[in-house]
Amino acid sequence: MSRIASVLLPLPLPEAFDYAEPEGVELAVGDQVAAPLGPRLVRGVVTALREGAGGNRPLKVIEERLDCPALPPNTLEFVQWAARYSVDAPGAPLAIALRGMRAPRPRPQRRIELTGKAPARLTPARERVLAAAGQGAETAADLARAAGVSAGVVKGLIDEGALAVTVVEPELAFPEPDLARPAPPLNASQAAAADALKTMTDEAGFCAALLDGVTGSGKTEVYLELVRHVLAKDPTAQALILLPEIALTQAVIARIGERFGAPPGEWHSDVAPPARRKVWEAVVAGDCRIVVGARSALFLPFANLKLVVVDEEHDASYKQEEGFIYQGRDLAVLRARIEGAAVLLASATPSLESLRNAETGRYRWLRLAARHGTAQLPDIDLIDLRETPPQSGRWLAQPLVKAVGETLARGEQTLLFLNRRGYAPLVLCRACGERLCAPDTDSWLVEHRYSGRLVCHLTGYSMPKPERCPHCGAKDSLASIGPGVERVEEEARHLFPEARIAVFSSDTLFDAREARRMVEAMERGEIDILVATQAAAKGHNFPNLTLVGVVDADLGLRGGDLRAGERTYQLLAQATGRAGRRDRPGRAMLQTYAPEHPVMQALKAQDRDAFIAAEMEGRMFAGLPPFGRLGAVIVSGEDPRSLEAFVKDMAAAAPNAEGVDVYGPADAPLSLVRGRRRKRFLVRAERNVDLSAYLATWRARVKPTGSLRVVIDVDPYSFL
DNA sequence: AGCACGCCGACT
DNA sequence: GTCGGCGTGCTC
Repeated sequence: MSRIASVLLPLPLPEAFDYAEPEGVELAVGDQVAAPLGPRLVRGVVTALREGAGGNRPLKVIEERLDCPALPPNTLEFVQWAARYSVDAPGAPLAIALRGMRAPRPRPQRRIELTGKAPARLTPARERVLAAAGQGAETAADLARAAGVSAGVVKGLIDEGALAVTVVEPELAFPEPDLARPAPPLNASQAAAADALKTMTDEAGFCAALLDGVTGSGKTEVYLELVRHVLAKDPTAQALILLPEIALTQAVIARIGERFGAPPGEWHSDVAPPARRKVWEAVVAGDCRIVVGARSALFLPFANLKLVVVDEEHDASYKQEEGFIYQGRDLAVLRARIEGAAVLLASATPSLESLRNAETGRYRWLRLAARHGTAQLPDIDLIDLRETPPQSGRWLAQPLVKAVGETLARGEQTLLFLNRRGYAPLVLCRACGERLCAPDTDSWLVEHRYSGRLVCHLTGYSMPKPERCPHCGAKDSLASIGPGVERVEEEARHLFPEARIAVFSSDTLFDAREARRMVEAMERGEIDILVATQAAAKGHNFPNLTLVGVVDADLGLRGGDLRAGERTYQLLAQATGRAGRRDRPGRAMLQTYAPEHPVMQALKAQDRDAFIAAEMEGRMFAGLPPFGRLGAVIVSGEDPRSLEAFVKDMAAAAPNAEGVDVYGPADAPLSLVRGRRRKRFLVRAERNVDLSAYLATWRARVKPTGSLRVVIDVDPYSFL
């Protein structure tokens, strides 16, 4: 009697494949195996085992069980649920879960130490090597480089016995966090929240809470205290702290490590493959009890996950938009449910989804009071650009220019905020009216003067700025339309030639180190005016910053995105929150063409609740999230005719279901990208409808042929 | 995702 | 006349 193993492969296949269990091997669910697939061998995970007599077709036999840890059952279950939720192949999330396994284990390193024995002849080169080796063990190559000699000199000293090679096995476990380490005392509001959370996690398995507190109220200390509590209660418990990718700086990770006297496991795009493997293996073995990571850390194979923290839970970067499309915040709740763990969502400006869950009692709602004496909220003025427009070709209106001048005169700092990279978002030919776009794409090319190039922010295409219009050939006819940060910087330099001005944007800063240097320069007061995109909107504390000018407060409100108001509110609340911390009063000025808009009025009145109430009412009226569900179906193809025909078939194949409306097909807002035309359907469903099941049924009814592709985005955030 | 099979342009 | 471009379709 032989057994059949279902093996899930990390490939976009619709289901697990069946294989025969090899002779003399007893497989178990979760085992990693090498399975033959066509002409090659692929890593896969056993999802089920059953007795079977071969069946109708002869099954291929699993090649071998791989010598690496099995995927824990909860992780496997999570992978399968995540695929179901996102209406994608289960192999897609499995590929993410196995990403830590691709690199080899960190290799044993040969380290070099002084033996104390003097070499027979001491040349200058040898002296330098011995001096450098005095710092302690290092690799041979490092030592030679540090001493400025060739590897041969080091080798000679080893041969003579002056240096010795030792092989150091890489440490695979993470040091145990010190849970008794003294922590900064919590204030009354923090302590009350922490106590409520501790009680909640003590009582229930799965439970969810929203920690809602303004910037500076000390959310981090509260959740770190909860981490401590959960880990102390169960000696094998693990905690996962999720952060938006841009917040995952060494400073934040170091702070968490500091709190527990040991560095946490780190999981984000900058972690090199061998280090990833180390984290992966430690997590699955239970040897790493605290992981700090970006959204993909949700797919790590935790042995005993007991707490998930989603910090800055409103942040749009939790939504993965490419490949396996998912909302990290929602999957964090799903993962916690499967693990019987607690999940804590934290934010100063929570998403409407989480606020709704808090209001209805699905999530425990904890609000933190502002700390005394720290954050003093700035006065917020709206500058009506209809009344005081900037001069033509300028972007700073007179009231803002005046305020910047006054701030400079007082020796204080200004942040000019514009969430737009580059110099100008559009280049237009005055002769023929052509708007310059990337080839086969209908999104505008953005002019960057730093690099002297025109760049497509959607596809990454770039070209030098041409002298002639590529369409009509006219010379010197190209006009730069609209402002980006580089152009605002140019204007600021023109207006305040004596001021020290810098630009903070992802194009002008090459890496995290450079960004950090600029933040430090700002902290030390070496910059008078910082022109910044949202890269600078969060996290930093500039004590001498007293004026925040928002160049285009309406930017996020254009474009008909359902979350535009919410996102604008969150971004502007964060940006204006930069001003006037510590003891100095701050001031924020928002340039707007729509001062009467509820977002602007709520910001001016600093009335979050009023804004939320207005936004909630609008969403409820329209049946949009969080009161209804949305799904997007994007169909793309190279040939417009076959795309048209397929989309028509799809429309006809849409299942009829109670409480579901299907809109479309319509041209996607960017209907041409890299030569592919795109059409989209939008599905709106009542909250009680299983939207994923609906979309899965629909997808199964049609099969795209040729170059046609169907992408399903449950709970879309981008409406491009 | 890879890898093979298959049908149309520039080469020894 | 072939070599090879990548477009299309499978893989238990």
